[in-house]
Order: sequence, then C-alpha cells, then structure tokens
Amino acid sequence: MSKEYKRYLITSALPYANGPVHIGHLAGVYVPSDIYTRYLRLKGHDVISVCGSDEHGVPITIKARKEGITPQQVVDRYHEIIERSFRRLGMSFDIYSRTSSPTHRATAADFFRKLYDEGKFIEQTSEQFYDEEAQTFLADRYIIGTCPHCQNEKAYGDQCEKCGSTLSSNELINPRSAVSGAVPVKRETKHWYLPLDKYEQFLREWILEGHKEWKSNVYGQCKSWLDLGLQPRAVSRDLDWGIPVPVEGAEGKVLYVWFDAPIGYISATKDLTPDWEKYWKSEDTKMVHFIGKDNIVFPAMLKAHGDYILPENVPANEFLNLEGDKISTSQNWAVWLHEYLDEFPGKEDVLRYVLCANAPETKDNDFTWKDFQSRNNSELVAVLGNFVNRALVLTKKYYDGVVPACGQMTDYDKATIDELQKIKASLERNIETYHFREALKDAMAYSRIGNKYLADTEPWKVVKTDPERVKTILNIALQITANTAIAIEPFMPFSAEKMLKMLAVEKFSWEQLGSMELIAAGHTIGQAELLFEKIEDDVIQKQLDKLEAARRAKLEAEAAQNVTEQKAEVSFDDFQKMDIRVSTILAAEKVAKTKKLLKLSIDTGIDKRTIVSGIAEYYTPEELVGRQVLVLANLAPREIKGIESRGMILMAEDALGRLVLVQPEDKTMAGAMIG
RNA sequence: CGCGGGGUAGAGCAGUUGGCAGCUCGUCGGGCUCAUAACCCGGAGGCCGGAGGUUCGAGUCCUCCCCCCGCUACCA
Repeated sequence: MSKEYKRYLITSALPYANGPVHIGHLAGVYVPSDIYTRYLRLKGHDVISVCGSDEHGVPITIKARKEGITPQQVVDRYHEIIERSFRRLGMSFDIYSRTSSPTHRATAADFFRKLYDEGKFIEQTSEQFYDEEAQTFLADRYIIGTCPHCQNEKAYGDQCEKCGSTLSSNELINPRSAVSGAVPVKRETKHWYLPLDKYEQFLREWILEGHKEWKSNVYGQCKSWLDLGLQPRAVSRDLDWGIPVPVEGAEGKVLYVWFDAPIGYISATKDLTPDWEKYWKSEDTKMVHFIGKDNIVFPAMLKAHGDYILPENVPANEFLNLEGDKISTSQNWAVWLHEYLDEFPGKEDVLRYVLCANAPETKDNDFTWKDFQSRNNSELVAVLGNFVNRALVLTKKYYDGVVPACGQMTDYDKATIDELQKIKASLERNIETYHFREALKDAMAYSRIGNKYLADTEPWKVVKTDPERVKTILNIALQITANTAIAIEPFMPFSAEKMLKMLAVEKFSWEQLGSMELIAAGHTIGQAELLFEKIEDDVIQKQLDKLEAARRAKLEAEAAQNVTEQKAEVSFDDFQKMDIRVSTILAAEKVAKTKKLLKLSIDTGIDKRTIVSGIAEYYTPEELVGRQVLVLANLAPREIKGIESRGMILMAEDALGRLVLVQPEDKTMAGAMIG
C-alpha cells in the first residue's frame, strides 16, 4: 500500500467495436479512469493511459454478415466513432489503439506462442457443430433452432431471446446453420485451454490475502469465482476473424477474444513508446485496470506468462441504469455519447460531472435526465459557475480587471484560507482510493467556500466605506477561483481551461493547490464568460421523448419481424379435448425467491385449485384478485418450485414476451366453457 | 439456507481503526442584491431494513431474518 511507485500505467477496458459508447460505459470505466489519470499527470507523475478498440470476436462477424459488409468495415466504422467521441469528451488517453493493428497481431501471437512453448496450455479435442455447406465451424450464436423451453423457433444456440433462457446448441430442437441454413453436423475440433484451475491458489493468495483493500464489490466477486473453482478455459476457437493461432496445424483457428483483447493493453503501450517494457516489467510501476464488472482472468494470463507485473488495483464499478431501466443496446435504451456530444455542444463537462457525481461506485445507480438537469442548474450553474462569475465581474467592475493587492488579512480571511487548504488532503485521499464521487464533492467545496466568503465579506457594501479592504477580499476571491480551476481539472478539464483563460493565466500544477499566490497583484484578467448555462425543461423533455421514441421504434420493428407462423393444423376433435373455462382469481401471492412466479388460488366453477403462473413481472397480486380469466383446466398438473400447479392461465404474449391476460368481456359465471 | 453487492432524512450518497448521525439536492423560514431569480444563514425532516448478542458505549463487531439489484433458477 505505502509502496513508492516511480511510474503509473492506467488501462481502461477496450470498448467492443460493434457499437458506439454509451453513458453506462462512461460511468463505469472511462470517466473514473480519466479523472485518475489527469490527477496523476497534474501531480507531475510519470503516467501513461492506454486504451483501444477490441475488434475481434463473433458478434462483429455477425454484424458484418447482417449488413453485408466485411468485419473490417464494421470495426473501422465503430473504431472511428468511438475514438472520436472519446476525444471530444476529453478522454486523455496517451494512445487509443486497436486490436486489429499489426503490433497487436504480433504481440498477441507472441504471448500465445510463449505460453504454448512452455507447455502452459492443455490441448483438447471436442465435438462442435460444423456447417458442411459453408465449410465452417459454427459458434453457438450461429445456430438457430427451436427453444426447448418456449418453443420459439428462432432461438440462438447460446440464448433464447424470447424467454431469456441460457441454452447450449445441443439443446435446440431442429438446429440449423444461420450461415447457410444447412443442418449442422458434429465434427471434432482441437483447441487449446488455459488451465485456470492451476492459478487458483496463486489468485487466492494474491487477491484474497494480498488485496483486501480492493473495493468490496470487486473483492467479493473475485472471492465468489474462486470459491466456485476455476475451470480450464479455451483460448482458441474456430473462426476466420481474429488473430490466427500461431501454431502448425491450427488453420482456421483464432485466439479467443477474452485472451486476445487484454493483450491489447500491452500492444497499445508498444505502439505508444519504445520504452514500453519499463511500464510493463518493472516492479516500481503501479498498474491500475479500469474495467467493467469484468473478470480476473487477465492477471492469471500475466502470471502464466511470467514477464509482466500485476495490477495494483482493479477499481470496477457496478452498473448504471437509465430512467429506472437497464441500459440495453438491443432495445435501444441508452444515451449514446456521440449523440450527446452533438446535441449538447460545449456541455462535455456537464456529462462528466453528472456521471461522476452519480457513479455506481458501490451499487447500481440510475441516470435520469431530471437529475442531470438538477445537477447542472443547482450545482454547476448556481454554485461553481456563479462563484467564478461573481469574482471576475467584481474585479472588472471595481478594478477594471487588474488584480488588486492583498493587504492585511482578518482572522476571518485566515480561517477561510485555512478551511480551503484543508480540502486538499481529503481530495487527494479520495482520488487515490478511487472514491471519485466524494473527491468531486471536495473539488466543488472550493467554490462553495468562495460563495460563502463573498456573502460574508460583502465587498459590494464595504466598497462604499473601506475600499482598501475590498482589495484584499477580491484578491482572496481570485486566489480561490484559481484554486478551483486546479481542483476541478481532473473532473472537468474543459471548464478548468476556460477558467484559466478567463483569468489569463497559464496552467498550474497540482502542488500549487492551496496557494494564495497563484495570481499576482497587477495582473490583468481576461474576459469573463459563463462557465455553465441553465438547462430548461423543454430540453430535458426532448431527451425523454427521444428515449421513448427510440425504444418504441425498436420494439415495433422487432414485433413486425417476429410474427410467429401459423402452427400445424389440428382437428376439431383435438381442439375439443381442451377444457378451457372462465375462472375467478380468489387470491394471489408472490412465490418466495422468484421473480416471475405468482401462486394463484382460483375458482374454476368445478373446484378451487392452485395454479402457479409466470406473470409477476406484469401483474401485481392485488390487481389480480377478483378478476376473471381463462384457464386451461385439464392440463396435466406440474410441480413448480415445490408447488403443484393444476392448469394454465391463458395469456397473450407479444413478440417481446410481454404477457397480457385474456378475460371475458363481461362478467360471466365461473366455469363457463370456452369453445 | 445457491453466489456476490446494497439497505443511513423526500431523493442521491458519506460515515475510515466502535466514541455527540453528516454531505449534496429538494422543502420551509429569514437575510443579501456583486452574481446566470443566482448566493448566504437558519428550521423541519432519521428507531441508521428488522430481531437478538458482544461492549461502559454499536450505523460500525457477531448471529439470525426481511427487502432491493446482478448472476443462477423458476415461466405449462
């Protein structure tokens, strides 16, 4: 902990180049990473921050196929969008690289080769689906079939999007290839595996014993994985997009992305500096991985390789929700960075501020546009922007922009300065322990103190009676302004720069924070302009409308695609076998420890019975009691979560799996037959 | 008892090794008029999820239970 480090290496999770970046990514990884990096730089440390696009893997090939372009075209497009939007937000990576680069290709291949040569992998042959027509192995995602759970005919080999079940391609009924439509056959294929179980002991000691200071969510997650026991994990797979496995007889095989991508940190560093080894191989480098709630696999890789240092910390965050719902790319429920930048020009810092102030550091948090507006209007505008404006306008008004000299200080002046200087330690401690939310509050405290100082000293009144005193007051107010500019730089670099420009001074170093001599008497300040402006209700409403519209458009498009075909014909006799009747719900309660299940007591007219139904996400028990519904009464009983369910409540299910009860238009007798 | 995270004022959060329960926003009242109707002061608002226990003393440590989130499962 107290170890002295000579240099810092900051890595940020590589964004996957099959889509743009949204606020969830920013709040979880990039905003904290940039705050930390800027702080260290400002302190004068030797620090580099590396990032880049993760450009391999199956989803990218699927996207390419869908759009009729090459995987390279897909990653080129998103690499460009992501990098550009990062730069516009002020992300200060020293390099933003990509895993399709020649450097990375060589680095990743060498990494694999070294482990291979040293016998660190195990080889294993298994059976996988193969498309004979297209002559390619099929990843689970490439296999389509009928879901064994919900009968959806378009389930993927790894997951059914309709019922949400996790599947394996072996479970699919009538599997067929998404590539050619052919029926896939099983074929043997050989792959290499990293035996993570062999590193379990090391990881256990290193993390559980050696890094008790890690954030509880990260530590707990790691402990959970370790306690479950680690399994060997494949480092290669059959695909034609990626880094070829650099071994004889491995044609058509590439490195698995989880293995490929993190090596990108190393290759990015290589692309940045010929001195890269200094950062990766010296024990006096402090390496910090900013990642999503990810995995502990990379350190195991580094350990297996042996030449590299291990991260000192992995400050991962939880998830950010949007207006109460999970951010979802597939449902278009997100705020995209590149769109924000276009729609809120000049408000990069507002987003940085809000995402930091509300970052999901200890638990999931919610981004709402109302909160965004409130933080902008009553914190950035009212507190920070207003203070800066007051100090500058007063100086213009009384001294024509020339900084007055500081005369005799009162006890109150000294107390204010003392309070101001005390913040620094807390601010530093909070950043260094990755408590960025708290650190931001500390940074904001400078302008809060400034506002209070002006209110208490009342220079606009004193100027009439004691003009000399006002010089001291405004000198101090300007010093506080300059201090504020230093303190907010890691969080809001654009505003910090604007402030320096308004003060007409050069950039300060972190060590000057707390100084009362940042701006010399006699210096002429520049033009005052507003740092932040109010955001009105209609702007916020527009964003809310946009979110809803985007989601609805996506749903409708999906629904149009997913109209299920008519099922096979049945005879009238078949239909007659079904006993469907109107029933009344007498009581309803949630089944403990489940999300979707309700236990219903119903009156079928013939008897009273219990039915367990998966509708808890759409109906509360209260609103169900007393309602009449249609029940398939003669369905064979089935035990669900230990409760015998006798029958089935009939519901309409839309393309997205949302359920709606079917009920008689008018109240009728319980037991009335349907036919 | 599946695993992990969380439960502190209306909202969002802090509370480090046990020592008077705090911060931001909102709200109510007052002050100020330099400032983007911004700022400053004050008030109200908490059984710190619940129950036991350890202790002179528990938001903090121990045990059990409940609720929310994620993973997993459940959807006839």
